[in-house]
Amino acid sequence: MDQNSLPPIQTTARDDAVLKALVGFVRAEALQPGERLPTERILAERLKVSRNTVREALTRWEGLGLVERRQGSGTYLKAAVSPDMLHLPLTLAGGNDFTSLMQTLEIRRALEAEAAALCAERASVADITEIERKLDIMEQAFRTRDGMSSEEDWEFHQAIYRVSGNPLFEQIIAAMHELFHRFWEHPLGVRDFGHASFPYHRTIYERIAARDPQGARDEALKLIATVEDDLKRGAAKLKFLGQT
Amino acid sequence: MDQNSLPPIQTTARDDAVLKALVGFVRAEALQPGERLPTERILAERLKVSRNTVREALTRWEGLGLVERRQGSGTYLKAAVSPDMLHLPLTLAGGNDFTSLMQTLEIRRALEAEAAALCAERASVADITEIERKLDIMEQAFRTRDGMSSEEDWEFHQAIYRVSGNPLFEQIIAAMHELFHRFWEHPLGVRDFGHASFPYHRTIYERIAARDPQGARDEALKLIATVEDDLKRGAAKLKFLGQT
DNA sequence: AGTGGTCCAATGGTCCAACCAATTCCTGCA
DNA sequence: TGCAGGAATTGGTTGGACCATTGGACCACT
Repeated sequence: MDQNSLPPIQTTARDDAVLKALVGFVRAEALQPGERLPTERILAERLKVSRNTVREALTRWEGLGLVERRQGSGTYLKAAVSPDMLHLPLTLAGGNDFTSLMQTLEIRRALEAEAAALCAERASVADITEIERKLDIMEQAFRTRDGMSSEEDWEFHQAIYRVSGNPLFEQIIAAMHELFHRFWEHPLGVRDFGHASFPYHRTIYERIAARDPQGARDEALKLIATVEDDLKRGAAKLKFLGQT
Repeated sequence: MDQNSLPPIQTTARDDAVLKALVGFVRAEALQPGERLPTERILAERLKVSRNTVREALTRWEGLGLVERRQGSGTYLKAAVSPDMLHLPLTLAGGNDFTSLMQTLEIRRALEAEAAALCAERASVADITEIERKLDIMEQAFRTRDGMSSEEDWEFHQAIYRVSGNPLFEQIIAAMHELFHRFWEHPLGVRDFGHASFPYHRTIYERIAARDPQGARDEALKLIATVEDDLKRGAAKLKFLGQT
């Protein structure tokens, strides 16, 4: 007898049900990020559940960054929601800053190379001109502000992820990017961080424009390698100064 | 005047305080993953807070995958905790159609290849014997149950991710894996799904044992390619039957 | 008109005391 | 000895209460 054909009935799934109802509500009302959703008391009354149950559900959403709660004001939507969302709680444990950053770079190396290759395969002519435009903006910013072009740099990469045709690349790498910057903001660190990666942006673009997936992949790998080198230099410097 | 020099003050942080206390408790008691931590009622009494507050804190941990709650049994630790943990809740807007599955495979292809290469670089002798053990278990299960070895197959791959030394590989690929299976479990689909990937498990192992990163990467790519082929065959079949 | 002060209703945060539901364990019967 | 059945335990839910913060309305004074 196949036990799997008898899934356990769902007697208790209150807070999950609340979340599903909330997804429905957000979609029905076409709520945009930033808008306020009903108060906990109203939700509890409408859904015929206790306010505590509503709060547990909202706590889960808050933990996922989907929602923000402000006491005295209300609960606000922070991101778009859809019925079939995949929640991926990444926990980077155990380590000092350096190993954590290297781990994010290992992920980014794999994805960046793949995205560049896919981009070279699939880019239309319009896509290529768009990427070139971002590249020009970045290069100009780099020259005028002497290396401080992180914003324009990031936009160039994002354009590549978008052209790759797979939104997962942008979402995952964006998470890595944020995690990386959360550490790198503080003043300590090598001064000309990122300088070495500069020339590879153009070579990546050239390989994409030439519809050369393998070449684009190789150039992307070189770019990440320069970032890893910078990171190692920064770590060595910190170690030398006796810091953690 | 610099407005940024006046960050908002922090007045209340009850549940955050509870979580910090819990981190301290877990470390003080040296709790290992799988062990049970105190009941909500005891925690509430010891920490001099309401049980609701304890529940909100535990709900957050549960959302992060750090803890698992079993009604009637207790709350169990699921992963190691440390004071300096970085949580990055990533929510992917994934659909359940063919293109979404292909997109998860593109991510998995990139990460699987990188993980296999890193594994080949860093595996110790003990690591290699452990991977070989998982491989033997999987191959035996495959033969005796005629292809139904998804559980053992997955454990083989997980062993590789672990040896790669970067926990992010396992976390991200596990999410892709879950998303994939959430769709593939139901009966429709090609019957011998996964058969074609079977021989490449051993070739991957052989390249890892030979400390050949590039070879391991190539074999991993071949394995994913067979899965992509299976998926395309399944999609064509569904299309032929007039389904979505 | 603008500035600051006071008040008040709305809202999230916390607390309490129950009861429900699933699990675990142990007792007593066969 | 084995096992059926009933506590005891534990997370899940409820309803009600109060606190802390917010933001707007209103007002007095400049």
